[in-house]
Amino acid sequence: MNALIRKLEHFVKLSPGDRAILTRAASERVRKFGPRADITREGDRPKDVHLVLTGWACRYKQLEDGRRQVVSFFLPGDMCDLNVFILKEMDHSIGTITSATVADLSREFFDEISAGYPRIATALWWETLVNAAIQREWTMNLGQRTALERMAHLFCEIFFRFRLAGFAEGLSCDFPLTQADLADATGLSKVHVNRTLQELRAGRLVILKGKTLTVPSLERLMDAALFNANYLHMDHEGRQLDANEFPDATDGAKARDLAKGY
Amino acid sequence: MNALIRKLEHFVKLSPGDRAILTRAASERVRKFGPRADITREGDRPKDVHLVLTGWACRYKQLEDGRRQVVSFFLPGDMCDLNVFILKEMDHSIGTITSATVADLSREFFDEISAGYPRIATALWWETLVNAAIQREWTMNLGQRTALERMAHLFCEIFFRFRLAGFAEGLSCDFPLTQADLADATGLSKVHVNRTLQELRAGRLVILKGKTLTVPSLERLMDAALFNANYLHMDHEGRQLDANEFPDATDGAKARDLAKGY
DNA sequence: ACAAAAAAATAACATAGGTTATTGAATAGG
DNA sequence: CCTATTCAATAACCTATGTTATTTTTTTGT
Repeated sequence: MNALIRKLEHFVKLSPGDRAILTRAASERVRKFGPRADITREGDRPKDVHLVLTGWACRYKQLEDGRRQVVSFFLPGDMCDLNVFILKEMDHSIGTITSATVADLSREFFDEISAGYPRIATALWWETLVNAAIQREWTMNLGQRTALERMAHLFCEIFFRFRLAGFAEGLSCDFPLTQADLADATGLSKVHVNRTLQELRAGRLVILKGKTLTVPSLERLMDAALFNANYLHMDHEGRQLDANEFPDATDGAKARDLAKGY
Repeated sequence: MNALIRKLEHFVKLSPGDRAILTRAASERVRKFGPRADITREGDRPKDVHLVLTGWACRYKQLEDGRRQVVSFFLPGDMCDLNVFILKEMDHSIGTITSATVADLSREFFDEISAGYPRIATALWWETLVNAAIQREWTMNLGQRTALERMAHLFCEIFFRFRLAGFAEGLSCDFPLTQADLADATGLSKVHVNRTLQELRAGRLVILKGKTLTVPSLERLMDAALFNANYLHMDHEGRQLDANEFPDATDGAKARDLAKGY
């Protein structure tokens, strides 16, 4: 059930205790939102870290004149910036796409993690670094890729991230974004998103029907997008900590070292 | 002298001991680079955190076919992602613009910080969050702003960041970027950068001569850019920790709490 | 099951920004 | 100090993407 755990385990093997505290945190202070609802708004004082449990959400920014840019998507298991609470004001808004459930994680939860759950702390750092890498890739996407490449790239990214969190059965995944959402995320106009989508469909690169995305050949889509998955840092080889090595968070000097923070 | 210290002190008041360890770290393992030299390349294993002491550098990504996007600039006092060492491979390159000196900071240095220098740890978290915010703003910049707004925005950002690090005397600051660099950073062609620059000059929004940027009226430039500085989180009011409150890093339960990590 | 609303598709036309090529002005290096 | 490069400027032309408007299809709420 817990997409966050599944995702983090791609980087670090978690112990039963690790999983328990994550499960607990994801079940306290859960809120439900309808579709197209704001979770926080630019200018608000950040109070909690938001973890998306179900549904899709996004970060977005708006200019005074209304131009809107989606700067990232939150899929189940994704959370907003660690430590946001140290900032005075949000510089962007977070809103739902579909109806969604969100767990609010307190500062205290993170204190607890960094004091006694080194594997989780490491995994959260990994998540932070991956999110930064994704944001950089979006910069590249908007700055250099053509409309077709850009959309293909977004489809690839979502498909990969979905798989990482354990969704995306086979060639298909849930895909509730409207063409207007795609426009806001790719910096294209709605009309051009529509045109480009038709081009992608004509090339059998994606099948987008109902609210489902099907990718007949991920390889061909990746080629069309000039997609290189390295920025998602999904490497299993990279597992730095192993539950067998430190069976318990409270055990051994090495674990304590790792708990020190970062 | 130390731009990093000056920058961090905009968020947290550092103690003499804090300043000392930062100064020490910035003087060990210093490397010099010529202009247009790579500090790390995509695919390399990250080993250290790089702190730019003098000169300008940038992060960039490249597509197979050579299209290049600068995804961020490093000014003196800027450093690359904390904790990069937990990743297996760099997903981008870092290269100099001008000749530059760079200090390499080890994993051990950060362990030391998070164990005994809570104010620095907090300030580095602030820096991490600001960098994430900057990257989001670049996404917005490329996705929604016109060429003129985009360039004006970049000038504003650099001007603000320069001031924060204690450079930028009055209305001017050092500005070694070529039009080709600006093109790579804004996702525009060199020719259009040139055109747009002339438009900015005609409107007396910037004076760019030699390697110096002069902003006759920051207010007017900000208007032209639809620039809102909130994403830089420069608020003094936001200072969370004060050196007077915790004169020594090793002192008191409160400091220890804060040292826990995040 | 139906009406109302939202989303997607299509069309005609407009433009911001890209491309290629050439020339002129600064720098830098020997 | 002179030459070789790099950088900036200008020009003519081109195209990817934006705009506005309308129609068709799908979804949603009752």
